[in-house]
Amino acid sequence: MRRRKPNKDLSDLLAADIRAGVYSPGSWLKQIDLQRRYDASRSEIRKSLETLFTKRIIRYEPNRGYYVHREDGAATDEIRDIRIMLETSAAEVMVEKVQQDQINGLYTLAQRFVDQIRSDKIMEIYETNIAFHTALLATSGNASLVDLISELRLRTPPAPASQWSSYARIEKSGQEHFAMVDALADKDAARLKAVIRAHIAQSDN
Amino acid sequence: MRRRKPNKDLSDLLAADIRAGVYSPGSWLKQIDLQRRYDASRSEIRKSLETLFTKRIIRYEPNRGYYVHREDGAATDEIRDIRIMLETSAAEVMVEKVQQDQINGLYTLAQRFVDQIRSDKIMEIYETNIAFHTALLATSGNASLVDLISELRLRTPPAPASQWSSYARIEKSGQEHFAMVDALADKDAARLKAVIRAHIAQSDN
DNA sequence: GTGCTCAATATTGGCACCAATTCAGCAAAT
DNA sequence: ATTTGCTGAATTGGTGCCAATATTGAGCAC
Repeated sequence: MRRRKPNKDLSDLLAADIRAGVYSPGSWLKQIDLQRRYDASRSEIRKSLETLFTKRIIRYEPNRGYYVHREDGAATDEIRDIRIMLETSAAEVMVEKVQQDQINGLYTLAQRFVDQIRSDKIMEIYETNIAFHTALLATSGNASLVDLISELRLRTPPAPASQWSSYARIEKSGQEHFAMVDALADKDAARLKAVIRAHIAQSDN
Repeated sequence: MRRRKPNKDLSDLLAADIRAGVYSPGSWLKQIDLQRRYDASRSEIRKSLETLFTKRIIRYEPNRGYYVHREDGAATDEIRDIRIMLETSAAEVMVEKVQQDQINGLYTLAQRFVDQIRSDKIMEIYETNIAFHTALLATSGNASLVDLISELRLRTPPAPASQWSSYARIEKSGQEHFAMVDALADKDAARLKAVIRAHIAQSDN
């Protein structure tokens, strides 16, 4: 039985486990099992399941329970298109509002990402990637946007870092990160948009 | 005590009541009161409250409960900007994918809206407005996008139809609806974007 | 009157149990 | 062999109760 850190929200933990593939797609999330696994109360479990259902990370059928979403290609594409719309639109705001210290921070994160590629700590690479994209979006000054994209990212198929397509693709991602920061520093919205679109369309990140 | 239709989801009903101003901003949503008012079980209430919290329609403090969100001007502006990003981006897809029968349907809805302006059934006008915008977005072919915007609309301050700014503004909205359909029929993405941006920026809809 | 302590009160959150529902397996009938 | 119907098991969802927590108000010292 895994003990859970008191501060960490249970629904986040559950979402991370789903994303990590602990529960196979289509399998039922039985409340009793979860209760034991996370050492949580029944109400906590019910609450977390309802949260994840509202966030569309899992599905629900009355009197049957919650189960892990079977990947739906069409919906995944739609979410990806939405992210492209949002992040390319945000690019215009970003070039206007970005501050020099934010650009410096982004360079740092982009560099950390490429530095980590050689190590095979996939989870760390994944997290640095997220951190980069979050910091990039934050330069738009729209906190709600940052939150929204984070949620959308979780709706995406549960098979992220664990099976990143290829080493070459990760390298390319690293380069694209730098390309984004460069375009941002040059305040070249069109170029930034183009890079972001291509980057998300690959949909590894 | 209000009885609830079995088919209607309780959280939607609650959200509608919050939006309609049944609960004043900042007031606590006491579980016992809700239980009585909606003739629901305690678990149903807890579930719905958690749903609305996840959707950011209400707030929550542990051991204190859920309460109606006090309007936050900054966040409202951010959501509005996000909607502008999404709906103007979608405009490009819309002009590509729209079908003739959808254009006809949009004209019908736009006409219904202006027809209803004279009647003072504000709730119906509000619903027609929503129906129009939903149908407009649907022409993008992205169902997830339609859902997402619906959710974003609910996050917006709880004071919508009940106090629509002015009669003149509603008339203007009606005209803008037609302008949108015209631009869409002409497949003029730039014009469509401009109208949508102006329309949402007024943020009455 | 002001500030402090402490008890009374109200509300949420957790728990154990029970009812309701669904499902799998199996047997009987066609 | 397929269908139908039944029964038992597993699971969710509802209920009542109680503990934990927060709020309120009264009493009291100063």
